[in-house]
Amino acid sequence: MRVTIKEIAKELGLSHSTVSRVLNDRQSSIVSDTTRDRILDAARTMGYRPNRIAQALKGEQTRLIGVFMPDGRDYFFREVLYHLRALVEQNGYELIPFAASHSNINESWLRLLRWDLDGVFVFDYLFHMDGLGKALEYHTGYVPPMVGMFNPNSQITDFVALKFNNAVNSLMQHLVDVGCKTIGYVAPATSFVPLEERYAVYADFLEQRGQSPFSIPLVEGESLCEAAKQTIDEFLSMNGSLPDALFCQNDEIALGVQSALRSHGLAVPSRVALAGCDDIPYMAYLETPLTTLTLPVATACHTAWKALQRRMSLPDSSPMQVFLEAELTIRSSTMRITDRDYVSANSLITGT
Amino acid sequence: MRVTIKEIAKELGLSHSTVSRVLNDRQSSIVSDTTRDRILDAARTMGYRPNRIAQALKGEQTRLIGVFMPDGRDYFFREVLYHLRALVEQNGYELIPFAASHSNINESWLRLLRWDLDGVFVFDYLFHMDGLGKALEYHTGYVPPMVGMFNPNSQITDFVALKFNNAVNSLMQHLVDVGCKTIGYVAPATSFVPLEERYAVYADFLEQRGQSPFSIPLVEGESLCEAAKQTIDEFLSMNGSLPDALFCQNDEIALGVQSALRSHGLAVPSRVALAGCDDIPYMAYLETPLTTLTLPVATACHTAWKALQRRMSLPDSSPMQVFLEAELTIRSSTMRITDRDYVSANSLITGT
DNA sequence: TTGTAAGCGTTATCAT
DNA sequence: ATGATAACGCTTACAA
Repeated sequence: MRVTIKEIAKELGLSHSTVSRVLNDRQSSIVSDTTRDRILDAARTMGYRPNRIAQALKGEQTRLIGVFMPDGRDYFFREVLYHLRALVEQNGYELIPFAASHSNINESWLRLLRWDLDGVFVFDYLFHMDGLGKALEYHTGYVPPMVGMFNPNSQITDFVALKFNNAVNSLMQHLVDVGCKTIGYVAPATSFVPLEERYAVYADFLEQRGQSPFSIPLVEGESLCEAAKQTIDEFLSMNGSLPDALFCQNDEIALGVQSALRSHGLAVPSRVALAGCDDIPYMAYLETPLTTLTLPVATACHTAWKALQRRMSLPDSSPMQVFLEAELTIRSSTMRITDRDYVSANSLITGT
Repeated sequence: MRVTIKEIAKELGLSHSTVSRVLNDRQSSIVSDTTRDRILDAARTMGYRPNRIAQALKGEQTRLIGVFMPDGRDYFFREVLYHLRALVEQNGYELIPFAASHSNINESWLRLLRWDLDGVFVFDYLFHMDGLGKALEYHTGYVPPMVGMFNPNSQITDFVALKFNNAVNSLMQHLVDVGCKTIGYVAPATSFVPLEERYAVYADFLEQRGQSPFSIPLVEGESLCEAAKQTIDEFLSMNGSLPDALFCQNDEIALGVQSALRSHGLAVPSRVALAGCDDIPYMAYLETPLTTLTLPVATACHTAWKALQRRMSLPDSSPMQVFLEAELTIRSSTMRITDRDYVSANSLITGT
């Protein structure tokens, strides 16, 4: 089996507390140099490694951080997971992802709570789903240190939220500038709500110009790309007249839309200008590189980790609420006139 | 703080062992119905939830499964992680990813060992890296149940490996069939080794036809796409004559290559046929959909989990070594002649 | 400078 | 049918 401090102690004829003292260097200063060396030596040769579980049970730290997130496979989720894990690992913690869907959100949260995590990153979008709100209320006894991610409207004290206001307005203005008359919004049906900031800003922009939102809800599909493709297919086969610009809620949707447009002979950007969101790196390498909203994912994760660490060490510190701006990244998929024309025609050009 | 079985016991004037009996339903049969009901009631109203850490310390299970994997952001890694997490969660375990790079592989492994994991998925590609082999040798005292993933040549008893033999040979034959004379291989410099099966099969195929491998090593870059793009750029600027087919070690590389070719006016597939590997779903939606090798990732993960469960419950069971075949998926990027011509000209067409 | 002992929240083996 | 008690591996206050 596994070497414990007791075995080391027995081996050396010492008590296990002395061994413990040396091995985690807490009160190691008061141990004699010779004893320390003997212990360190023995630990090495015997292959000792501390039992994290026992340390966690005893101490007040488990060194375990959770992520409570939707169970989708979107690029965005995976990217966030990547960054959070890296950050957490660098600081001697481990990251455990807990995936939740509409049907199991409550159980998932309870499962998470059982692990006495030191802290939790919460995709607070999940709080808008039935159940979790109640679960949280119910477990008022104790909530772990949490930081909400990506939305401001949350029940969580600390959060790092993404702001789309400027970026979406810039995008809309850009689309108007390049001559688009009608601008549609492609997203899952559940997203046409004010709570979804991208849609809200989009709708506002149009209304201020006396236009109405043109919402194209996604049909069900096995992937976002596929769903988007089928959505456009169906739309066109029903003889709907397609807007001359489509703002898609993310790049995956945009990719599917682009594919559908192509198969119908509708050129991007000349017939339909196309924009996405998330800036999946692949999208810069498309034949028609995609205009998109670039999200400060790495920064958001860094900030969230800072906030969480702060909350863990100073439970009563003041709320830390950070807003990070998305940025417009203009590429060919919305470039209906040449770069030069565009620049000369518009004084305020945004993005890169 | 948190409700414990002791508190429930005190509340009800019972002993904590009775509470434990009922709560985990082990010897619950011998408890009187009334007591059971009282306990269950109290547990509910007091918001009791079992402490996984304490259970782990006491019992022989931690209900924690690790993944030991490279710390890259490749699509493939993320996809595997997604599947493994889902499987593990469904069975009441949690998955902890441990990322390792060349420089920290030993520490990472030690960190992993500290958690007394019930089992570990190991990307055994990591075993070819310096250090881990030694680390394993060193910690002979105890190795957790492990299953190696994706390579057969490993020090691990159980593994699920991907076989590329058939798929790569089919691809090569396909490329020849559509008239390609020279077929290059684009990959990181470290991959031009027999250990890398794709390359080995590729090289073999060529040698059997009296040709030599045409290796194009990737330059350094911030992402595989970007590296691939720059590699081709540099290659062409040095006036190298590009093969009329390029087999890229994965789809991300192929995407970057495709982008570079485009900017140099080299059409795909008519001037250069292009193939990747991994079947990243996005690649089917490109303007020139990518021919690729489709990997049975989901099946591999399922099988690996089965193998791991078996090893966990029956430590002395016989080795379980599974090989899964990659499949050729032909799309436009290698279709230099029409589908019809191709089908009529070749009796043995593989893939979908 | 080192040892003794209590306790973290469980589970499980004894008694009763 | 229920309770007392030991044990998992560790940390730490207190005793020597």
